[in-house]
Amino acid sequence: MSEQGKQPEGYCSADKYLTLISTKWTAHIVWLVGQHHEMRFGQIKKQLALVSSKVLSERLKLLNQEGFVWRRQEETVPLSVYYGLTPKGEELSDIIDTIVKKSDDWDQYKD
Amino acid sequence: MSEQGKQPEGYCSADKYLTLISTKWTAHIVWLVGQHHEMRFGQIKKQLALVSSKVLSERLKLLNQEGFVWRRQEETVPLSVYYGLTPKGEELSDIIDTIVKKSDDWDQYKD
DNA sequence: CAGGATCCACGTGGATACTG
DNA sequence: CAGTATCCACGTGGATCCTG
Repeated sequence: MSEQGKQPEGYCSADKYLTLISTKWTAHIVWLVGQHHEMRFGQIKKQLALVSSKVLSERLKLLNQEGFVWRRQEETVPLSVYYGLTPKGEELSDIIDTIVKKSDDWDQYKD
Repeated sequence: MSEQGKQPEGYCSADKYLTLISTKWTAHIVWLVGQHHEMRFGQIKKQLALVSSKVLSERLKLLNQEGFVWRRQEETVPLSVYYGLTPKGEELSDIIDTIVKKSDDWDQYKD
């Protein structure tokens, strides 16, 4: 931050989060999960049809590591896994929701 | 949107914008330009050292097409090109700035 | 059902050179 | 200076198969 940015990039913790939401699908996931109280893996996958299991699980793991998403596993047979947002995740989801809510306005803009 | 989301993805205009900020570097660029009144190409590139000219010009073109960024070219020798945010761009930049401002708090979270 | 493992195709983006 | 064009390496992600 400072002045003109001495360090080229990765200069502040903000960069970490900007990069996080710039990672394909993370914004979608955080927003989607935020619209529900909790969601199962398959449920998320169904809504984001274009995401493969591999990528979805990678993203959920990343978001979990970064503290935006919690994970609860129930030892049923077959297995049930639930995901939801931590307080931190809800804050991010709310921010993303601002974009979602603005989108209709933005589409009206002539420029 | 609706209920459980009939359309898998691309279901609403919001998706376009979520995808936009999920595109590598766009969030950084919009935020950075928003911190200044206007910036020259080389100036932006200097701050985002890891971005190549190719990608930077692609992203600026994209953001311009989507109406978030304006472009002004002055016919000096050598050429001078300035970029800045449209009202729409400023709104987006402000949203992204919320993330930047939250980042320090988020780093404190223990989870 | 939830997701790890593998293999590989494809597209994104980097390096370089060049132009108005 | 502000890009564009080309060529190509590399990594991301898709498809498939498999397991707790």
